[in-house]
Amino acid sequence: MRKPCCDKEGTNKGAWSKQEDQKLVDYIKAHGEGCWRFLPKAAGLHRCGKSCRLRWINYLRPDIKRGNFEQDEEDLIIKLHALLGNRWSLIAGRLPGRTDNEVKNYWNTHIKRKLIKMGIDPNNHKLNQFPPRPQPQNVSSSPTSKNIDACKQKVVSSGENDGVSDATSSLEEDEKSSFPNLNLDLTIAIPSPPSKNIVEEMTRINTEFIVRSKVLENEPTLLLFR
DNA sequence: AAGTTAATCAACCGCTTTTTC
DNA sequence: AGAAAAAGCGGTTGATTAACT
Repeated sequence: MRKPCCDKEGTNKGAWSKQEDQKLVDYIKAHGEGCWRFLPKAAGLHRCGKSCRLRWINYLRPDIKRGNFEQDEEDLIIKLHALLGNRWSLIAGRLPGRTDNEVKNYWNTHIKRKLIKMGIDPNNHKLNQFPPRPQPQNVSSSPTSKNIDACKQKVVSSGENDGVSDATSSLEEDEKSSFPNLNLDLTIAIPSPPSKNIVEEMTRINTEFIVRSKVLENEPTLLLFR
């Protein structure tokens, strides 16, 4: 029913050249974002609008923060993922200068593997039934590793690693005592003024958490927040 | 030095949601 | 109210680079 947006003959694909980048930047500087459908033609680019939007958002935007993720960013991603799941744009929205694509890639290539290594299921942040044996040497030198290890110990010792777990239960009452060094504000720096939609979405999610917390009151609590 | 494997990340694809008419 | 268009999102792919044998 609907035509694909990128089926035009002669549309470039693959990596962007410097010239293409420059054209896109120049055009957006002059005319602002939006109307991605018509932007390529107006900017003299042989790309589909979607591709232009992605290139701008993920790479060319001036406020993009490039380079390695800092430890507090990683902590925050783990926490937010536990709360929000794979909602990368929402998670990225709480990390100033980071894009959803970048956060998603970092999760899949670094954090996910790290959690698995620690015997934590990255999907639900629960301790697996048969976690890998701990390494004899001290492999957990980073603050995150320490926090998660401490977390694991707590879960194991309290015998709460079975059954259904959820991000929403017992979050507020436990997180402060469990992670004294963690940024609990769910922000690193003051984010750029949130749009109305983001505020509404976060409000909606918070409400959802509260409701779900009530339902799950008696169930074992999310590993990371115990 | 050459070949192979693993890791990384930019970009694409298809689907969903939102907006417009 | 509903259809079409546009925008947004998340999963996946593939090219490139690094590490290893």
